[in-house]
Amino acid sequence: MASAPATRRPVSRARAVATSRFDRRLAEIVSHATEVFCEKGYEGASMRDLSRASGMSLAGLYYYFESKERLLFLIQKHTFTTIVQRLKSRLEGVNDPEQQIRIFILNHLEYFLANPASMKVLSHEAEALKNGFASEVAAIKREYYRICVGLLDDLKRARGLQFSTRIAVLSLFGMMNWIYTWHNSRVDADAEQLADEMSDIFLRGVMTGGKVRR
Amino acid sequence: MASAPATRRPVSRARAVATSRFDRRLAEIVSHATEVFCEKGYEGASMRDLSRASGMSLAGLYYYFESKERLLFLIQKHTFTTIVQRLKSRLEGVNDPEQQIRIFILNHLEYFLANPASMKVLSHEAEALKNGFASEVAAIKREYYRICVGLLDDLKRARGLQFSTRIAVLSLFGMMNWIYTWHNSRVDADAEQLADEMSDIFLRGVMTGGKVRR
Amino acid sequence: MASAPATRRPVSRARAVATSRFDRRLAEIVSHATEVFCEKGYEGASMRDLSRASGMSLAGLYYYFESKERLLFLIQKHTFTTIVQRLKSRLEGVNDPEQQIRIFILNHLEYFLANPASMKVLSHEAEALKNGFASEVAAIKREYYRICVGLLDDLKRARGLQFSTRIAVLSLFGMMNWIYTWHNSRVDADAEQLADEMSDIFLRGVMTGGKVRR
Amino acid sequence: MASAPATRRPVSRARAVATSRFDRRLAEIVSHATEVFCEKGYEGASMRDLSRASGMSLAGLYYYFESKERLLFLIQKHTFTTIVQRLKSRLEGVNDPEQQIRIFILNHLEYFLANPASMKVLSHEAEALKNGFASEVAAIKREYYRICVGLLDDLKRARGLQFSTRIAVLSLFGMMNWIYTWHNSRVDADAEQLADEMSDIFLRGVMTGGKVRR
DNA sequence: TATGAATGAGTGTTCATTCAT
DNA sequence: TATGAATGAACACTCATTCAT
Repeated sequence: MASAPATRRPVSRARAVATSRFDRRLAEIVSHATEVFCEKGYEGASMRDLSRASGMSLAGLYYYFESKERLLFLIQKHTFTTIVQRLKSRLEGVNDPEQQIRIFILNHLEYFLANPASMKVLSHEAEALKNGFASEVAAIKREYYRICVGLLDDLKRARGLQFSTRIAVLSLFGMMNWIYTWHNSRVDADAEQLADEMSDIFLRGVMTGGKVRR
Repeated sequence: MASAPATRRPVSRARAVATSRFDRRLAEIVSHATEVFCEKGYEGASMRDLSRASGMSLAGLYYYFESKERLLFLIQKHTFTTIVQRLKSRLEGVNDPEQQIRIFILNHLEYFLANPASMKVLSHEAEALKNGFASEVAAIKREYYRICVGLLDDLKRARGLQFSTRIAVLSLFGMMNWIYTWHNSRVDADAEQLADEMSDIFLRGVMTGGKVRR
Repeated sequence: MASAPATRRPVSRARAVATSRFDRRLAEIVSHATEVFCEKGYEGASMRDLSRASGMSLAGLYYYFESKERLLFLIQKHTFTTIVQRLKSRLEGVNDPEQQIRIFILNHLEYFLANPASMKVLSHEAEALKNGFASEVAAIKREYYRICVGLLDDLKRARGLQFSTRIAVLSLFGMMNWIYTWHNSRVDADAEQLADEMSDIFLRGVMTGGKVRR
Repeated sequence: MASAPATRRPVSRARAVATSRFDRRLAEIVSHATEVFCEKGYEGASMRDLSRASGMSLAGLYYYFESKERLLFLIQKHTFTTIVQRLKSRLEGVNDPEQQIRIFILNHLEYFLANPASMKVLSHEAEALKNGFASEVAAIKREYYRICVGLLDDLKRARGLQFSTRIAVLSLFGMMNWIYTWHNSRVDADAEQLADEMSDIFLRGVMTGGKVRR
């Protein structure tokens, strides 16, 4: 897979977790940009909007990233990477497939509701990236998708179920990702409850009937 | 609700069903525009793209609609209206709530797979319209949503079920509308089978467990 | 040879010499641009300078040509083509090599002094064009160069002379093209006299001594 | 004549010929800049290009010179001064005008071929400097020109020739300076031979015929 | 001695739209 | 019914330069 163009600065030579001033400033900008992209869309947001939102001059922004597209890339990559990381650590030590899928859904929705702007930008601007940027994000996405497929296949095997994994997984992603179009924090339930309800619908839907004939 | 700005040629001098030359030409343009908006997104598509795609001069397009935004509006309104119309006629004479919901899903997916570009533009560009245009489309959307809510409430009542209608409906819409991000006609099943599988997942998910305690 | 991108409009279907309104307007712009490029250099001239000089809005210019580079290309191509055309017609019917070279020099200098801005842009911005544009101009330049080489080789043969044609030709071009750096119409002689003096220096220089040993 | 703005560090605390660390570092930068200006042109080269080429930070460059324009000035002044110095020392003790002119040409071409980038920047960017910078370089150029005029006038007097000194001198400069547009070290002769050939053409051209009538 | 961080002004180009014809 | 010609505003991005450190 083609890797994205390197950032203009070498990797921070500091120990472990330490973040440089540069990295912190970049993170601030990325955060503002996420809000702007969320509100106006990637195409609809102008660099001037980002400049205004972050309180930095138009030209100043380019010290931190070399193109608007790379900024979107940074948002998407960071978001996806974080979700996958958290999922992996949460999945550790859990063996029951049903429980694992519940964790998958909870992890997704918790992150979603805690970072709605990031998740909208991830979901809604999936096609905006091109070439190297696109493929790098696509690789993480594929990994995430594969994990979900794995969990469902485990469930099928363990319970002797019969259904199309592909359609089940993509339906689940649809249920979850569509949230950005309707979730209203003043009206709707929190992540935990939402995850419960969606897990119930999905798991019952998938586990009821459709047994393999022996 | 604020109504959208009137078209420049509201006087339809033709009787009843007959479509004028104007209407037919406009329909062609709308059709080309749908493809372009689907491929490049509403913001990403330029009037020059539309001119090229439809083979009409840039200025010529403005004889048929007075702004790019109105063009998007026409696409969305027509798409939504058609889906609702077909749904209503299909629902006539059917009384079983489960059957009705299966019809709802089939109707949605059939239209989706038969008009993928229209449906992507409807799903993906939901926020692009503003003010009058937005509210007119929102009204149809709300009607469509209400129908689905009604069907689910009927189901709940008929079967003594207990779940959040709002979340169930929005999950269902998520499953269905997300299709535009993944459906591949060379790989995936046709509308009927897809509708069956999604209906199974959704209805089993919603109908299993969760009975009202009496 | 790669041909330059086509202009945005089809070739005028009018008879022979007739120029369309579009072509005339484009010619005006090209003329203004030549002056601006001459004064500020290609890189140093901005599209805004061209807009000001031609009295047309910045965006309006782009209706006539699709890039600043293409504008330079148009100038260079037209200038070179015209010189070569005139040269060919003047050379017809002349057989004496010395006379032919005198005509070559006169033709060059007459055009030069009559169109000093064009010629400076041709001479000074020879490296500014890239890829297809560059190669198309280079082709005409090569033809022009070849003609001169041919005349000098004829002279050598006819008079039994011995010298490096390449260096002679390029020295001659140097003498002639350098004019843009110094010619002052209020001080310096006109094209005819200048051509005489340069022809004398060059031809005597090349024809004196250096006979082939027989 | 207005003198160019003083450098930021006019105090040379070193004795006589010794070059300070500052001067050596500056010379390196000037050398890299010459290559960059040669390749991209003065307007076309950015400070970032210079930073990259010299391996010094953008801001660091400004410690050595206060503007891009002054850098070009330094290049041109140094180049011109060196040529004139060498010429003067070579001309010492030579009395024959023809021989002197041959030395003039040889000196010019030797420096040209040994420092092609410098000479291209000198020849091609003659108009890029403004005001004080421009006039200081112009002064050296005028001196150089006057020397050549002097030599030719001597020749005319000594041999009783009749021709326009101005045109002869400027033609000679043209022949010589144009070299940067065509010289290819893998194909073309070295400086000595080139100087011989150009000297032959020029001197024969100027010395043949055109005697003063007595 | 040198740089990281920042900026205002400017770059070439494209935008949706208009209007006389 | 349709277009050629034109525009003001905006676009993403780069420029030479500065200044605290």
